[in-house]
Amino acid sequence: MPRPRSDDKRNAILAAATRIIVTQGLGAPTVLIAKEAAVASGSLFTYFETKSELFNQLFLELKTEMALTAMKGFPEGAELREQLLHVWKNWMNWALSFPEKRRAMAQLGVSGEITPATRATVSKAMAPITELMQRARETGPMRTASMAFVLTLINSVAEATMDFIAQDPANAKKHSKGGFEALWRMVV
Amino acid sequence: MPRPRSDDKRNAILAAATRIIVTQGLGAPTVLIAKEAAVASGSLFTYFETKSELFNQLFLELKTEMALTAMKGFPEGAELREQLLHVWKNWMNWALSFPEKRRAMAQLGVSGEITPATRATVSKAMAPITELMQRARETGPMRTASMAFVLTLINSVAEATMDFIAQDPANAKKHSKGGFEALWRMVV
Amino acid sequence: MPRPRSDDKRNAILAAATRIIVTQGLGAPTVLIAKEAAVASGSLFTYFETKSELFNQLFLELKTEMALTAMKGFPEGAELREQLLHVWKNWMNWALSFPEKRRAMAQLGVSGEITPATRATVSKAMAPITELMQRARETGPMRTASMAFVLTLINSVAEATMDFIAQDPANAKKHSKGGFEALWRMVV
Amino acid sequence: MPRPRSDDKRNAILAAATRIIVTQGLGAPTVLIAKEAAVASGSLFTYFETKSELFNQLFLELKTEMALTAMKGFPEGAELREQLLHVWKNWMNWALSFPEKRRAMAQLGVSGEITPATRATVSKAMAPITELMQRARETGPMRTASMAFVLTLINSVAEATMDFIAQDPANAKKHSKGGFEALWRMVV
DNA sequence: CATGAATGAGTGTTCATTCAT
DNA sequence: AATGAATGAACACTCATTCAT
Repeated sequence: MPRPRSDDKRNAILAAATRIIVTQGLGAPTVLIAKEAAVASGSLFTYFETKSELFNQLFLELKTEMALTAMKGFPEGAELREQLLHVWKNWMNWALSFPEKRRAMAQLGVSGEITPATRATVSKAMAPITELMQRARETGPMRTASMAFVLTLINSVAEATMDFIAQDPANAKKHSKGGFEALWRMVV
Repeated sequence: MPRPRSDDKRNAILAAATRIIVTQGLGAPTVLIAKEAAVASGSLFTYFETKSELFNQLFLELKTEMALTAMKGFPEGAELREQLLHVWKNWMNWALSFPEKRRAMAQLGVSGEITPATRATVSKAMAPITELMQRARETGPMRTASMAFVLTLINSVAEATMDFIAQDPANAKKHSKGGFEALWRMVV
Repeated sequence: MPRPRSDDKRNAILAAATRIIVTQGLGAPTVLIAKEAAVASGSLFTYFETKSELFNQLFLELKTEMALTAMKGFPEGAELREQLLHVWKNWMNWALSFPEKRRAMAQLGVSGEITPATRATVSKAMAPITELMQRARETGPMRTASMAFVLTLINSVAEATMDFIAQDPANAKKHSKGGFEALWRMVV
Repeated sequence: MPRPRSDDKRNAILAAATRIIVTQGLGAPTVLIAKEAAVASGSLFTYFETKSELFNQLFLELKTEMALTAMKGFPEGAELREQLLHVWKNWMNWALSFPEKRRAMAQLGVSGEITPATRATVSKAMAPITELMQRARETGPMRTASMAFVLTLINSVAEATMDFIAQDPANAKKHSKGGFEALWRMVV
């Protein structure tokens, strides 16, 4: 994978794709994405081999950003609940700050466009969070359930909360807290 | 007295659409759906005005079926937990019995093809279940959260559990129970 | 050509076609014509083998009616100018009374749907009028031109006048007279 | 610096459309027109947004060309009759030289595809000719008729003559002269 | 490398005609 | 004969991708 010349242009395309996906869905023509990025339609394909490739990269980028954001300022020595809450707050804050990214990510996640390879890479980026969740459930009521199932459940609660925040940002704080308590009761 | 419009044919198209959506996604050509239903390509459009209309009807049909199934044999006088468990079991059982319906429903739900009108009708079909959930949270820890938020959360746990059952049917019982307990802890 | 059972239904279809052609053009679906005629879509084809056949019959019917109307009350013994004027007035009157027929006829005439056979039959129906025109030009300035050419010219003036009357019926009388005088000067 | 949009290609499409319209009518598939123009089917739509737009542009192009041709070498100082005859000859010559253009133009003119906007633009292109006609009738027998009516009449005679020339080119000269004299008698 | 015109397979939908009832 | 559902070929237009400039 040779890096294409301009990272700026690459990022412009990714950002444009995010916006377009939110307003037009994944079926939006690549020309539209290119136009939104102020780039020639053909140029899109020098940065991403195919439309599908663009979507996979975007998904990876978004998930990675989300994971990094979640772990920012992680309180290493603190108690579990504080750690979990810290991550949760970062997470919800990101969803509140970048609702478009959140929505595009959700759409991409269920689209069937995302390859197993991409999902695997995403998993790696999520590793620190996964590990935290693992510690969280270790002694709780779900200690005998399969970890994959627990992660699915946790993820679904997080996504639901983020979706709700995205569509009712006025009560973001309240929903964030409610979601966290629900998660805590469920797992710990 | 021409050939009357046949419910059989309508159902064949809906069933075919379900199968095709699972294997090919919502972008699948209508000809394919028609062929799978053993019907001429044009006939699809005597039963559904547009592809989008077909998808909306299918979504409605699936959701309604799911809701009806969930309430089957509802123990009117029983305790809340038993009632909730009854619905939950029916629900998960349906997901286990008709994994394709479940998957198609999930895809349609996030597709942007479903109109607000359809969603409103679905809400009505879900009313008895909604009411039960309402009673469940009434005295629990989420009693002050907005009902819409609680429903979103409950729904997400249910969907996550169904998804998990669909992809690991061998442990369906275990996952079903795990999901229910998580839900119970979360809400009641 | 076996006569179909009901002449009423046949006429209803022809009348409906006239109306539909005016509002929707010749590309209008046969179902529409059938509906306008209050007849089942399939029935149209028991009265006319094909859509094209329907158009040919309609054209013939309209032209024949127009020709018959034009000759109604023809003053056998009168002078040429009076005879010509009589025909002309009948003609223009018909166009004024049935603008839809006139418009449909015009559309059909240029459509490429009308077969030479139909045109030949029309010619026969127009024979008395043609003959009159022939007498008219006999001693006039166009006596050496080919009759076909003269007929084309006359026809075009008549059609132009009818079109103009159809779109400005308020001045029908004036236009009719103007057209006739123009014709007279041209031919006689 | 990509391939620039080529006027050649645009013209090839217009010319192809002219030919196809004559042989297949306005219902001819766009693929056929594209093939005739030696262009990919999709390319047609980079030059003309819709089939209808193509037809409108073609009509405009043909009418404009016809009007320009008619005024070529106009004898400014000459007498009215000579001026009129000059225009008439140019006109008929054009019809004789490009019978396909003439036929396509006629079909388009009555098709219902041509928008009022296009007709208005055409009117402008015809202005010099219209003005000439205006001067012609000024003192003649039609001086009290509405100009629009006179124009319609003149036009119909011209079109009829062109049609006749197109289908009997051997006697083009004779028909041209005959048509002109008829016009002259009618108007001047 | 940037540009946007060129390409042509692919799609939803229409509609004349047929045919089961 | 009447009805209108069934059929499938046909068609305008789109769009991911390529490539001449």
